[in-house]
Amino acid sequence: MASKITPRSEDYSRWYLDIIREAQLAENAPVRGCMVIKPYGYTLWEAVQAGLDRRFKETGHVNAYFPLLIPKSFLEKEKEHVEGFAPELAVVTIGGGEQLTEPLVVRPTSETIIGYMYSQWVQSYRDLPILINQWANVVRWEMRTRPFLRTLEFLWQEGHTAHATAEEAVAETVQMLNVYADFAINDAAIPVIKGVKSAREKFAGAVDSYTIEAMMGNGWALQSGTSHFLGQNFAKAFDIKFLDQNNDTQYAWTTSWGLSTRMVGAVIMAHGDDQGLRLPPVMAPIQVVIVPIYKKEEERAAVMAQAREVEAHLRAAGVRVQLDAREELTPGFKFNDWELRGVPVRIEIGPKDVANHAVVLARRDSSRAIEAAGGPPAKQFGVPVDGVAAAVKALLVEVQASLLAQATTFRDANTRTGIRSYDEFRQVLDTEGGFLRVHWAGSSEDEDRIKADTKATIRCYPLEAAEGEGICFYTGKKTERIAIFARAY
RNA sequence: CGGGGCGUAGCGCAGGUGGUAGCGCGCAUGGUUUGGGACCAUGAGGUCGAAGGUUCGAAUCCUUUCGCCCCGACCA
Repeated sequence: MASKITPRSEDYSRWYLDIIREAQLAENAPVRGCMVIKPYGYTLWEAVQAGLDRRFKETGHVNAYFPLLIPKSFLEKEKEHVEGFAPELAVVTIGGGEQLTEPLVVRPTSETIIGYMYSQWVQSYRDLPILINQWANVVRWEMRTRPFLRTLEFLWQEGHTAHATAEEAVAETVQMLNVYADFAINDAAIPVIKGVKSAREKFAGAVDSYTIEAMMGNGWALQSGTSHFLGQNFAKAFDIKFLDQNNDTQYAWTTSWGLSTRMVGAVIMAHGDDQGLRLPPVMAPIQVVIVPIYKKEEERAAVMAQAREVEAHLRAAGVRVQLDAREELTPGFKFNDWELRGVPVRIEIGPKDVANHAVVLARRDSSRAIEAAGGPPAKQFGVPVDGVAAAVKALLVEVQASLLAQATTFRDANTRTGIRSYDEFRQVLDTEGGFLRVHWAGSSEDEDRIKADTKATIRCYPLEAAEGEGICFYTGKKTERIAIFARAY
């Protein structure tokens, strides 16, 4: 039977688009570069929201909402910011049929409008810190788009905080980077690398940008979340001032941090295989699907009765379970369909299982091939119905850990070290790809040249770099600085 | 914005020397099936992207226009 999914080895980009279509995550909208997020895809986004929002609240943040439309002049108050975002702004010039006296931009990000509001809210050091997050949509008029990875409009959260001291703001920036990494690793099962952006790659208007970088299934990098230390740049542009304990006027120190629907793309590309999605159980909209199997009518009744019994056990245990009772489809079709949609665990119940009051458990993160190669058994037979909830919950934990382990093994196997020359760098990039972890003492101009030659960019300077001093592959200078180069989305 | 391609049924496509539209999948109904993507039969579904022109007659030829996709430049 011909697959609906282009194999990754044949065309990774088509594979990605096939998965999104066949798993019913999203569709292109009538407007170029915009997408409709369908219920199954949106539920994944809701899992991102739930995982992050809980962590934001645990770290003392509250949610609020700022408006979509921003006076154009606001963007122009911070020089780097406007230079960075001007090319991709959508601007409203007509409202209610009248030409507007001042054009309004559709927010590409909200530092400016929020900075303006904070300037009104902050008078005293006692008003600080302000720790606010908003869940919102933003618009950036990108030339080339891809579902979830880069769309004209996207959903995200953006945190904006203001602090009395630089130290506190830096600590906040790092804390939120750690929150993102914790979410990525423990919820999305993606082993991200925490690091600092190079001057070329940092956020327009930031002093420092921190990032979590993930490796996709083709070895490319995906910037999956960023946390920015903005220094006093926006405080000065928007006049966020306060009186300290000594009655001296001080500018506040601000941060911003964001993570978007791009994370859904990261989950697809970090875990998916040629059969389709593989979703981490923590995020999966459906954790367990039950597929009933029967031939005769009397078998159907018994099988369905046991299927409902199992469904009830699992639901009572807090498992997100769905019984696939569609009568017009064969079990084989359903197996493929749910594998395509990435459901972590499948339960099969047929007449043989009814006879034993048992079920068959199948896990999405394994397969006959993986099992043959020493991996976990793809199917467990004869799991008693009485213990099914405990068995399934244990299996979900195992699958979650297994996906993280597989992604980590893949990332490490595709991280190249020991590169000593630019020639070697180019050769390794072309033949093997992946992350190139190198000593780096080059300038921003050097970085530009490498990008022009190879399309690889500095993804980050990793925070945890224990290599010690070495020789920069490009300049030949001695340095302790480590950079990770890769091609990126 | 530069280069290329494409707009015909829900989706994917064929038709193109002008004569009033077809295939696959999907969909509906009935029957037989169902432990790895079932099969048969019957049926529904189309202002051929839009506008103008040529013609007795245009999906087809001409002109204009709109949109989308891919590659590049650009970018979270």
